[in-house]
Amino acid sequence: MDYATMNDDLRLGEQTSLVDKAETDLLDFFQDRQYKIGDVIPKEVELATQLGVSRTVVREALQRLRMRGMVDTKKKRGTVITNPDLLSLLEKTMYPGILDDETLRDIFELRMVLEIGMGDLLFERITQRDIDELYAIVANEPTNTEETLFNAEQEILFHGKLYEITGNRTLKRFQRMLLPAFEYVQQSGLLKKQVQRKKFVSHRGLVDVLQHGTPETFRNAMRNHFENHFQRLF
Amino acid sequence: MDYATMNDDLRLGEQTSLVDKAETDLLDFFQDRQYKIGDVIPKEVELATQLGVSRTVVREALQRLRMRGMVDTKKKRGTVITNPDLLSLLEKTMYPGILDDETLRDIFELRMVLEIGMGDLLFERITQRDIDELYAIVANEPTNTEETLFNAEQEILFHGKLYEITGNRTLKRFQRMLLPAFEYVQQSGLLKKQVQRKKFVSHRGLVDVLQHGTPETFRNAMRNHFENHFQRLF
DNA sequence: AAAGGTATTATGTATGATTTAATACTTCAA
DNA sequence: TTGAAGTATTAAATCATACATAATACCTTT
Repeated sequence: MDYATMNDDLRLGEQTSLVDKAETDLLDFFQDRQYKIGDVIPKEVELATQLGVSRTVVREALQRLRMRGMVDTKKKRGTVITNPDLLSLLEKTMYPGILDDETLRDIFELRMVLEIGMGDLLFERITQRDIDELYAIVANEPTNTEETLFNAEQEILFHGKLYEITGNRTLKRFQRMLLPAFEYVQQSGLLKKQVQRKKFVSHRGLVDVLQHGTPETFRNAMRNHFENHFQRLF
Repeated sequence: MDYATMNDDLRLGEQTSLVDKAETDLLDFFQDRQYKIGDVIPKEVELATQLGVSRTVVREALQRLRMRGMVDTKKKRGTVITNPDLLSLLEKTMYPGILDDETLRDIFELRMVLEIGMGDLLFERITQRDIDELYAIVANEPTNTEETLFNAEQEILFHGKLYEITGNRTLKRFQRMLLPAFEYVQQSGLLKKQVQRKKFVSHRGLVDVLQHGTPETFRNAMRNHFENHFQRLF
């Protein structure tokens, strides 16, 4: 590693390309000027001269910010700071087929961690109407819990509603993102075979807990609801 | 100047820049040819002619894939397919300064949800050595829990270790990502003032639970550990 | 003053030239 | 034969310039 030949202005951080540097420079630039959402940033040519690079580099750096939802650009209006959408791009990358097994397994666990841990949010924000809706959803479920062949549609409906009740939109979007991977894991031979179907808390049971229980009892119920998954995991 | 192809992608009035189109075209192209990780893709000029756009557009599209970790390019070797890294780009987007208040609040909640819900993973994978390490960490903490001025370093050390114990690398990386935003929220006037410092489970108390308790008792202990945060939230 | 046309402007796209770094190739000497 | 040094080649990285496009502002005409 010959540090002598490296340019002075990119010593810290081992950044290789000018675009990488321009990207962070732009973000620093925004932070320096305290840009708020909606503010317009200088034109591409100005930024190019400011950063001492060509417009091509600036554009490719902006392209990255653009795709992360950090800026939005219109034809003549220029480029404006926007509220970055954290998860939209994650969704794009979330082709379960190209994720490695470890990550898929991680996601499988992650979902259960989330749903067990969201008890307090649920009880703080749930309304009677929510509970009624949940009862309506589970009303259509087959009552015999034995051998309830995983019904994807029903799963999304019920658990999605839970995420919605938390009032946490980031959380909700996580679900939309994680669920496909979750289903993928279930079908692929990534986990142990189904050990033994023990009795576990049904969707309806969970709603009952939401109606009459506490965050603590909910967490335990949800943990139990996932019992089969946990068994296949450990 | 092929105007025919430009009108080809007029689907449902989306804002379709050529780069957007090129991006998905590239992904389709890779999928068609069944590219596996490590395969090299054609040169930029070839792709340009293939997709019927200029090299500029191809580069800006590749730039997006590159930053999502879906491809990696070296100088002479060309561009190769790589294993996408889900979270690296999220980390970059995580500039607390430009996230809106709702998202920041969401993240604040999200962290607590995660740590409350991770009880089962912890108990499944924790070793005595982990517990010893945790005791070593909390040994340095001031014993009087009263008015423990939030010590960022200590927080990261302790809670980071917990994430590590879960053995879930995706989860661990989430922490690295969420923590800055979490601290940011604590300092900004986004939450209610500190209501009243009630007694709550200390770090040491959590370790005791990990040593002698169960996933269930841990969840409750962690919930209690966050009591002050929850009070400021609701 | 309102309608409509024109000029201006900043991004979007295209093209070619130049630089850079990695790889392949060649040469020559031990 | 080996291997070390130097050269050529390749493809990406960067730069510079020109033109296209669409949105805005400006101006003219009635």
